[in-house]
Amino acid sequence: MRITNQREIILEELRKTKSHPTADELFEAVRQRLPRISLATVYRNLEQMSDAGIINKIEYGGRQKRFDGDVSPHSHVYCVKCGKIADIETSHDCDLKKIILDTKGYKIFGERLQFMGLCPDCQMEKRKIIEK
Amino acid sequence: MRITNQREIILEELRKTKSHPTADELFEAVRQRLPRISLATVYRNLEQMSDAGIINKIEYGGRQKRFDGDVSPHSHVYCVKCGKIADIETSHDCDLKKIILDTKGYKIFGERLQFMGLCPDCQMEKRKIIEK
DNA sequence: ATTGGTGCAAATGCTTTGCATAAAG
DNA sequence: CTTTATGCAAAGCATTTGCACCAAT
Repeated sequence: MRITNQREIILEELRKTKSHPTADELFEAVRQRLPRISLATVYRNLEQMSDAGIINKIEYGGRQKRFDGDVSPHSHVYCVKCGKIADIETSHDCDLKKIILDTKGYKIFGERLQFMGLCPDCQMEKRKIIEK
Repeated sequence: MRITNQREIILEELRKTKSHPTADELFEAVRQRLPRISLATVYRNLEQMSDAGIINKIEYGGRQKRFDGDVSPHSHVYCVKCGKIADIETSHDCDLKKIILDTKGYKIFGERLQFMGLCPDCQMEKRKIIEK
């Protein structure tokens, strides 16, 4: 992954904000500094950087994905009406009840625990590929 | 919300499976019983029923949304490769560490806690509407 | 020099919508 | 009867991709 001007500025702008912007919001911010950048470049870079674990892709309710420059372990509160997202500090061994008390003024309807991983079938497939 | 044949069969088919199907997967299943149903009807009904809290909309990594006929409080493991989703029993006061040990054979990379609610701005807006 | 990245425009693909018709209450 | 739902086709919209050109290593 080469260090291009576009990539650096996209990352800078993403790290600068706590608003969990969408690709096009970030595009607008980056465009102030790189007027000739294209939206496709923003998408491509966000995809690559999230695959590389440099940034986080957040997929909640809305149609658009959101991005987060903060990759430290933390969780989010999502507004079901406007789609806004705020941070919540969490860790493996914290108590869910306590978290619910501290939700940045959000009125909470429900919570969901999401685990990301590989299902048994896909683990097997991976093994096959490695063994070849 | 009227009780139509389409709506009933969509709900039946969704409740019949634990596979967390996408709209088009459900469309295929429903089509076996109602050959003239349209995909738009499936989308419209899934949207309405999830708004009404009768079913759950699941929005993880893939491009397609998935649906769950089980609205009891539980969480999911999501396969980052094939998009398959499995259930995990969770409740407000359970220990995250314990859950991680029981993830249906999935190899877990990370977990995320998602809270759904209304942000302070949207709570205020709602109040305004009510007061009018 | 080579490989990966960019900009542009066009294509994709899931989802939503407009509209005339049909069914529910 | 009135209103809501349906089917179909068309539109929407976020995201992705093909391609020629450019820049990083």
